[in-house]
Amino acid sequence: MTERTPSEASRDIPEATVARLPVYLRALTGLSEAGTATCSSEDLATAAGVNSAKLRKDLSYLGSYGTRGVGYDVEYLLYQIAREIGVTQDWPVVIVGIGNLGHALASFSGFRSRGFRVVALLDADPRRHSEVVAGVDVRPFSDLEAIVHEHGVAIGVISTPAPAAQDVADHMVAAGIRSILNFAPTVLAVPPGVDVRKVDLSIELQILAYHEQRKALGAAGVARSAGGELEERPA
Amino acid sequence: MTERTPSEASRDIPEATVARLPVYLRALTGLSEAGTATCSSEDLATAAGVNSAKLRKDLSYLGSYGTRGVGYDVEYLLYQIAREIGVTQDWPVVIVGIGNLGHALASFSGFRSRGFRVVALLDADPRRHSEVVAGVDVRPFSDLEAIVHEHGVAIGVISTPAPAAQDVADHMVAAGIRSILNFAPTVLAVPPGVDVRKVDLSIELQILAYHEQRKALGAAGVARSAGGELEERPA
DNA sequence: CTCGGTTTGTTCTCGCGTTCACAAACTCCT
DNA sequence: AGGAGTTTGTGAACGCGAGAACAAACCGAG
Repeated sequence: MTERTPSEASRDIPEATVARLPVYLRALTGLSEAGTATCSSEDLATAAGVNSAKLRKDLSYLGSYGTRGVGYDVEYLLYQIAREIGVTQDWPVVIVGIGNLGHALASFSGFRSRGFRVVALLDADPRRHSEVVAGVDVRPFSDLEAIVHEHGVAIGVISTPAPAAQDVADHMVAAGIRSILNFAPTVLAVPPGVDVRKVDLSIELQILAYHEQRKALGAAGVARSAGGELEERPA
Repeated sequence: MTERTPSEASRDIPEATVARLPVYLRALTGLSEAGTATCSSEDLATAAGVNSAKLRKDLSYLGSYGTRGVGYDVEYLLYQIAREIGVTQDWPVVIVGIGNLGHALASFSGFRSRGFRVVALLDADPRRHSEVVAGVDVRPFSDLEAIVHEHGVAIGVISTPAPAAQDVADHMVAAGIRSILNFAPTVLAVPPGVDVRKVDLSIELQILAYHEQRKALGAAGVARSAGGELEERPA
């Protein structure tokens, strides 16, 4: 890694590292609120639930923000990671689909505290347009483009039912949104240059169910294979 | 892979493949509802949003359920994947923390349609105990162990605020739950043998923000670096 | 100033996952 | 029956990420 200014050195950070930076950010926030001034990579790693070597390697992609023999200054590292991710600036966000999940997302305090500002809630159903959720009133979906241009929205959240998601995504892209967080259980087709991240609640549960099933089969199967594997013949 | 019965061949499926099986399952459900009888790996791959080679390799871990020159029988493959994941059986689930997100999760239809049955909603706040959400009434958190034993609950969902999550997880583990889906923004410490999957809404947004920031910097930075990189001196 | 203790940053190796490419196997048409 | 066309299943190459191990650098005591 050649010597560069921080903003230029941040060119190619591995995707796996990017996914962990928010975790480090949250762990550092916890340490900061606990009054910790400095911490070692071991401390931060356990707080973030990762290996310390991995943590150090991740941080090395951002630059050399630690001091050997001492550790990391919590506030300094906090700011550097926040700046790297981009949460030091303000991100206007629109949420489309104000059902149960949309309500929860709109009221979620974790967004606002991280630099994300919900500027509009949109829904196609006119019966919802009278509602006010978390201080923001629900507006018709057709207002999307005007709102995006007015507030410079770059990130859109889709929490509609699955059948409507692709249409919503198309309108978002047409309005200029290039980053979409999709909660609808559908694969979205978007043009290149547009990022889509998908959060699927039932998929997570299914992965757990798979492992749970294996645990149950394993408990029953160990007894079987203890005899079955050592002696190849079925008696 | 030596020849075995399907239930024994399913011993070591890569984790990355397990995470995609639910996606294939959903894509197949869509094809089935559309009346498709058979599909090629290419069809299914595009429906699932992955590479067709990856899809075939993933399916090969389960067994040879396709026919060369023809493709896959949709219903047959649907059942095989469902059985492999374990969604053919019934999974009783408890949800702890009935705030905004807990409400959304309790009403989420995607759970019930995939074999997950919400048997109880728990909350520590007595003011919520009068509520009834999605046909299930909210009960005190202290009922956890009794409910787990009564219904044979193996999977728990945590949607409490962050400070309460570790305590809830401890009680879940003590009650015998071995799989936890955690929506609270905290790293949970659990004994070995217990699986935890974490869903963090603000982390997903932060990852989008990082890429969004890079897009913006790239648009501005290309102009800068076109001059700045060729001439090393700062003027 | 020097030396021991501590912690970071980095190099190296290993394993996993992805992708390409192709042989095997099936269908359909002649 | 045989051959052309199609599609699966898998072997092999490749790239990325995880983890161990170590040199470089910093602090503090004497």
